[in-house]
Amino acid sequence: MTPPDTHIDAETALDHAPAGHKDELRLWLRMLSCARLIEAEIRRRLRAGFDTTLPRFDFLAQLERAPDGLTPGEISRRMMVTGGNVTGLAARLEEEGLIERRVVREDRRAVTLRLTPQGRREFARQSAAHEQWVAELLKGLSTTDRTSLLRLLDRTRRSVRSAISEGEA
Amino acid sequence: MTPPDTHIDAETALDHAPAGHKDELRLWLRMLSCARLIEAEIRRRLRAGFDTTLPRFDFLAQLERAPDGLTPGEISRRMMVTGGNVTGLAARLEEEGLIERRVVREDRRAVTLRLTPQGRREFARQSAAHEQWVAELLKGLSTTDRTSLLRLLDRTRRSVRSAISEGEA
DNA sequence: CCATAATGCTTGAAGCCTAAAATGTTTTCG
DNA sequence: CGAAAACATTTTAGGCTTCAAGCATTATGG
Repeated sequence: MTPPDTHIDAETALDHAPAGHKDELRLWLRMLSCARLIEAEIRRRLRAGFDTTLPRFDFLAQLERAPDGLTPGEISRRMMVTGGNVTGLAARLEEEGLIERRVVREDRRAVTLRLTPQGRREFARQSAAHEQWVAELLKGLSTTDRTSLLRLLDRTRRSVRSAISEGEA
Repeated sequence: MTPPDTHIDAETALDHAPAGHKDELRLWLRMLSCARLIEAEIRRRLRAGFDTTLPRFDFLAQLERAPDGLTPGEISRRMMVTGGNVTGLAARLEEEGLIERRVVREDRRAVTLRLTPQGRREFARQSAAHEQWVAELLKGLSTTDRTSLLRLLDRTRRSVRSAISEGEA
């Protein structure tokens, strides 16, 4: 089956709160549907245009920014995914010749992963297209809108982080 | 391995644009990191508190809103996932006794899925907690912030939708 | 009528993701 | 020194997700 094309609005679809803190829920559901919409479109285009996936793309992006390579653990932290996940992704990307692994002299537990020249070329193509796509999808927002949104999302993130760390304490 | 707790900011981590439409990219990366942060926390709590997952929760939420039940195809459209996905989720939820399937008299291809009494009880518990969690995570935002954010996200969604439908045309 | 298309759902293969256990290595400290 | 703790990575088992192919049923049009 292909992804459904008769979209019922995801916010409406997911809405299921009877009463109470309804405003916050509404906000969260809207943010979620918005992010999922963009993310799904980018995944679609990555697949159609480059036969790749978002996790692979993000993985390469990490390595692009680190010319000396990164350890799996470091990538795991930066991508906010588990270590086992990185192992699998790295295996496939290595298989495809986009990254290479190198043993670390001073710590035999660790390895570093880095882009191959082919991986670097490939990522450059993907990255350029990706940037275009995002610009295209968000072109309906004014400069003011973008600035406000950026600031509000920052506040949101801070709110969430502080709520999480309070809970842990 | 447990999820990484030393978070490097996801926006910083994913940022990889050299130049050009950098503003839009920055905005998208921030929205993504924000949504993922919240979503990850909710998944964590659903697992810890109810030993369930977000897809399961969303699935039950759909059925809660439809007392007469829904067909897999309808759920697939509402959840914006593929049909095969629904089949698997439904199988597990039925196995757990939270939903039941019923053949449709007038169309023998179709089935309807509906909550069992147990499923309804269970979802009620989960839903109440979920609403609390979201309120807690977003409590750092003022009423004004929430209103603005809601409006800006709506504009964003419209921008994305129109960009997507233009591309299809 | 009946062949064909469309529809509703399931299956299978492959990738993504997590939690937990296992393996090998380095560090700590008594 | 040597045992125990900490660390880096991989493995394993299981759930989530997609795409593509397949099966059964219903609708359509010559």
